[in-house]
Amino acid sequence: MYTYEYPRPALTVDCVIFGLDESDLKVLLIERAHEPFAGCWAFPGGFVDMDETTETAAKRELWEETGIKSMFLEQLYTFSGVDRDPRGRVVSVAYYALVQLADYRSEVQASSDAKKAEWFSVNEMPKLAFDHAEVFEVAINRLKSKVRYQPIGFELLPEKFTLSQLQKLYEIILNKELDKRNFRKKILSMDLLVELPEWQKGVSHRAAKLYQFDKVKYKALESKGFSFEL
Amino acid sequence: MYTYEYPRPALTVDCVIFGLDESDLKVLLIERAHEPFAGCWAFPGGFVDMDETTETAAKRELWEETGIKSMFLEQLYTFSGVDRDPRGRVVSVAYYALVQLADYRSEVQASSDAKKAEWFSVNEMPKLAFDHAEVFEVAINRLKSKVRYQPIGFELLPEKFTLSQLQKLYEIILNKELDKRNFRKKILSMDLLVELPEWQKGVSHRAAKLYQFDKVKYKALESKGFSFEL
DNA sequence: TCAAAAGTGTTCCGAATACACCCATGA
DNA sequence: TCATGGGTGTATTCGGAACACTTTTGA
Repeated sequence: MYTYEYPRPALTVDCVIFGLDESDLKVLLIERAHEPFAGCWAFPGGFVDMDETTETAAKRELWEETGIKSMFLEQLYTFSGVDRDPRGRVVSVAYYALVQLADYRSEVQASSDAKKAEWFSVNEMPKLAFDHAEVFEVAINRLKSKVRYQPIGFELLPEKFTLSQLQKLYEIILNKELDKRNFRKKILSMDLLVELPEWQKGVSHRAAKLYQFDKVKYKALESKGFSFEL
Repeated sequence: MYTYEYPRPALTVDCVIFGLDESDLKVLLIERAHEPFAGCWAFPGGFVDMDETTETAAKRELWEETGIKSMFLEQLYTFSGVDRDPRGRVVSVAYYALVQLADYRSEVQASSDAKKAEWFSVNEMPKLAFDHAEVFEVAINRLKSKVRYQPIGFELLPEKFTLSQLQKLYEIILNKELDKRNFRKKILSMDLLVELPEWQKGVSHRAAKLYQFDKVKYKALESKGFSFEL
């Protein structure tokens, strides 16, 4: 037991994990095994230990609950509504993560305890536990705005990708069609993509060239005042 | 005394309060009266009560420590470094606020206990307590980027202002000179400023026309997809 | 009458947009 | 040979940037 002079809220983290499908932006949800909200879907998360930062806690929870190890992870917002958890005062620091769906699609189901993990399209979300509907709103808005002025979209794609995949990514996230020629002109003019001597395989049409995002070059340009914008 | 089955970090809020001078962006600091960091400067802040959100706590602390009542207030980031407070594990939710300096300039000194409050230019910051130097970095960067694509600059000006004041504001925050004619063209073309039938007073040169920001119109345009950008 | 800031238009350049056809591949 | 997506260039439009002089006011 731990005793304090003044009452303290419990501190948790929650993670909104985004992944990209051929045609959909998805998030990973956990079906809650216990009350409160048993049977409801929620974002993976849990309590913050005394010897870890909230970021470390978020990474740990992600690993424990979904088997996902390394990914783009960024603090989203801290939710502190007094009644957000029926068990008592719980303040939650929310994070959002971007992963390459293909890497985790099958693996995710297999992890830890009896809880079920499942990817849901952001357009077909089930009813969420706690204040997670609000968390989701903040997360999806953050992603939509951030993807336009920071090259984080690449985190959702495999390391080697085609320009069409990249364009599709933006079309899905921004929910808006883009012109193929203009898109290519723009993205290539930034000089952040490395053209690989490799081609797409196993498609029944002309194979597309593969590209890679040059993170090092981006960091260099960024520190010189360059700003990514799409 | 309050006891829990598992240990819990203490939860605090800290506030970075920005105000605008004739020629400088300033922040309000409190001189710490007690250890740790006695005599050091720090952002105003304090513990979160069990019946208040972190936002409510931030507003309360602001009121208690500085006499500032209503202002623009937005969550900044949550700092959870394990050793950020030598007294033990303390997680802090930081907020930043924008106020009209003129309203508080004299008043601020007068408030609450023995601690001294003082406005510092963001270019001449003293050594800060805890991890507040890091908090400050995040705050100033947030302000600089947010001021460009959201009309929050107005929160730093009196309700009625001249276009030159507004331009000066952007020049100070963005740290970059702007062209007078282009600035006016741009800002007026957004149709968010109301031209008042009033003029600047007590200046020894041609008096400037006064304008007011039309928040209602902005909200309307924003929901129609308009985005402020400077 | 001087100093100090207010106010005002036009030209130029670069970036964003709109737009349509041929190419390569596997089935 | 057909269906499918890959890959490419130009003309037009719009917004951003550069730029200098006259006006008003109080000291």
